[in-house]
Amino acid sequence: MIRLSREFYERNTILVARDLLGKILVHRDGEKLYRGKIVETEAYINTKDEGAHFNKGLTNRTKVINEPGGHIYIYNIYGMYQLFNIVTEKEGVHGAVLLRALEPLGGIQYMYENRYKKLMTTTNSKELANLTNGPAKLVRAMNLSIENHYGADLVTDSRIWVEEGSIIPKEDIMRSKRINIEYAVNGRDYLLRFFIKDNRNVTNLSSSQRLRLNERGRNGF
DNA sequence: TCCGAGATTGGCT
DNA sequence: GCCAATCTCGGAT
Repeated sequence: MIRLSREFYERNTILVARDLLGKILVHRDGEKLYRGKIVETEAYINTKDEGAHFNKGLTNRTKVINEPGGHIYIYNIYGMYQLFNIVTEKEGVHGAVLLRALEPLGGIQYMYENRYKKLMTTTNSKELANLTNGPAKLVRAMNLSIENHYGADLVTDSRIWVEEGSIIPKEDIMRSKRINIEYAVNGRDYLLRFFIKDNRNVTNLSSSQRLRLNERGRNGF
């Protein structure tokens, strides 16, 4: 296994978001080892991107964005969920990549228990298909949290890192607008969501969300 | 099976 | 008051 280096994360945020596709997020949680292939990401880029939390400068909550690429930015949303981001760019340059979906590779039994609070049965295909196909779902499945992982460094931390994975052919890398940021007038049409074509673990979008992706110009489909 | 509406929930965009 | 989300349930297909 090859852990991704500082140099990987310290690049342009959009390139990091694209290149994270196919890489493996690993969380060693005591005896439990979780592994998931990254299949969907979104880039959040700079002061002109109103979709980015840090577009008006940093707060106590977002201060880790100032750190060198490779640190973990994880935050609350809707009161009840947490979303996992990786800081990008060199120290002092603000950028982050949101992980939106994973393909479960290891520790699947534990992922199931974390998601559904019961022992895994292999008979419920719907539950198995929904383990990590959403940004808050993957945080729950891999037992990640603000409390334990905010500010951790994927380059040096003994519990969590990202490994080299499969190379995704260029023609299988899809690009679209980001999801659910209609409020961001300046930024909502940026094509900063990346995902692996035909991967079953990519987020299920509602028809209204799909419609939104098709508004105001091309969308990568 | 699929789709849409409604409820959920609390920190700080 | 708003939100980078999810689950459930009822009605349509």
